Amino acid sequence: MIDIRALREDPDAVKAALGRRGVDGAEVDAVIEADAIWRARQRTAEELRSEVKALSRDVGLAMKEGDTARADELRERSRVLGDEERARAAEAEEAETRVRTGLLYLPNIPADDAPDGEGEDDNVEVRRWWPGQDLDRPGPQRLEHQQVPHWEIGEALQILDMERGARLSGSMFPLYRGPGARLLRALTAFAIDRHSPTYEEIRPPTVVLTDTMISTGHLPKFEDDAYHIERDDLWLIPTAEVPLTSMHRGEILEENELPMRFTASTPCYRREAGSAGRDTRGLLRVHEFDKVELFAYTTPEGALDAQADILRRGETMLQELELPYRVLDLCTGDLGGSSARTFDLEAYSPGVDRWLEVSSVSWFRDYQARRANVRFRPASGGQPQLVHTVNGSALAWPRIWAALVETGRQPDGTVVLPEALAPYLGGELLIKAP
RNA sequence: GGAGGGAUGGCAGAGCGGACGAAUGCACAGCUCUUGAAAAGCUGCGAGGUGCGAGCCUCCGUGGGUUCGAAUCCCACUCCCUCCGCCA
Repeated sequence: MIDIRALREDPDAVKAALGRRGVDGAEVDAVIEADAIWRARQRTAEELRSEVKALSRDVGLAMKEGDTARADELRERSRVLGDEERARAAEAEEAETRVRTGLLYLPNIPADDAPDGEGEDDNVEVRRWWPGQDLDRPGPQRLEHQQVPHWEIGEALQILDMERGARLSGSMFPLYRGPGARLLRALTAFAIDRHSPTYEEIRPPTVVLTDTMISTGHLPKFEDDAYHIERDDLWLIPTAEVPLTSMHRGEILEENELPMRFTASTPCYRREAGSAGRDTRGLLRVHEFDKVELFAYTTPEGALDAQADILRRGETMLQELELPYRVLDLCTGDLGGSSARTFDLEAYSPGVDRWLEVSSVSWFRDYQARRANVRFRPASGGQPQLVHTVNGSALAWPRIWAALVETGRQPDGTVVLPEALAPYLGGELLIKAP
């Protein structure tokens, strides 16, 4: 969440900044008003509390001196004040809850450099790459034999079985088989090899507590997007960002430990409630998928470098996989709620003839750290301050799988995978029908 | 699932109804001494809220309760340890 102090000191600046992403000023005003009420009520309650404590001390003294009559009198006064104090405290708590809830629902303040815009059409393309770019190739190619969507290739080669996936779990739960399944495993091994040990490899739990989901901003606002296990009140993670951000929840780190970087391969679960009916064929949008994530806790000064490093790593992998891609600087209207600045990586896939989002590299400033209460003690001494969090996918496999299969399709219908994966596939880069 | 033990500051650990936000040690920071370092000595040292400020308030796993007053007593829950049962 954003800093309540910023809201108190310069509400207009906060409103203007949030207005860039379409937040109604009235929503901000409601929080400011509740905050003023809360503070006033809290003062009242605390003054009463202070009197109760003073009286209680005097009761103790009177007892020690054997002055029972005085003790009884003080006791009675304290009791009356105590009742009053409890009532006032309850009022203060009511206002506090309103402030807290309001803050949890407000999105992050966008970075100054984030481009203005209302939606995905306003995102700014900052870079485009394709194999052979240096050799004067004009752009990504789309050859005749590559114009087949991956679900048809997957069926023909028996490496993707959407029908049987649906039999088990419903639509949008893919089932990979044979070389298709092996390809996923190879991609994960390939990615972890590229980033570990610079990024420490983590295998976190993928079923988490409500607090863990709140820390990243996935709750309470986006409850409908997540799978919830009611019996145990646990949530299936939508991304490894969720457990990684909470790994050091409530801790004070040392500045010399930063940046603290992690990579994790996990399944990710998304209900995709807001996009029912879109991209229902193939792997473009699925409820369960595997993804390798890169994550960092940093100092405020180190955050942009950390973000640049994750973006560079994502790009390098796409180049190694020989997939054309572009980098988008997300506009304020398309930014995720917790993010201050996000760069998306989109790989081009010739079968469906689309740019597919395969990574989203975000800088959250201290928005998530405040929710998760992760701080660091500056090396120069002084009060602990909030860390910054940065993360990005490296990468999301279903869409990479789709792009690799569509890109690698040969005129004879077989698929040839990029050389970089050879060590992870036992040298077997050709996929053909069994 | 059953029985027992535990949870206190960065760490270890005392306190078990009355001035306790909490002894002590370690760690850490500053100073003294020293050519420098070590050792020794002195001083400081949890987090947060609120107030212009002196200050006041909150936090001893979490949530309730008892009491004039709770780290301390009671109840529930969570987590950790030991043992039994079950299980990949």
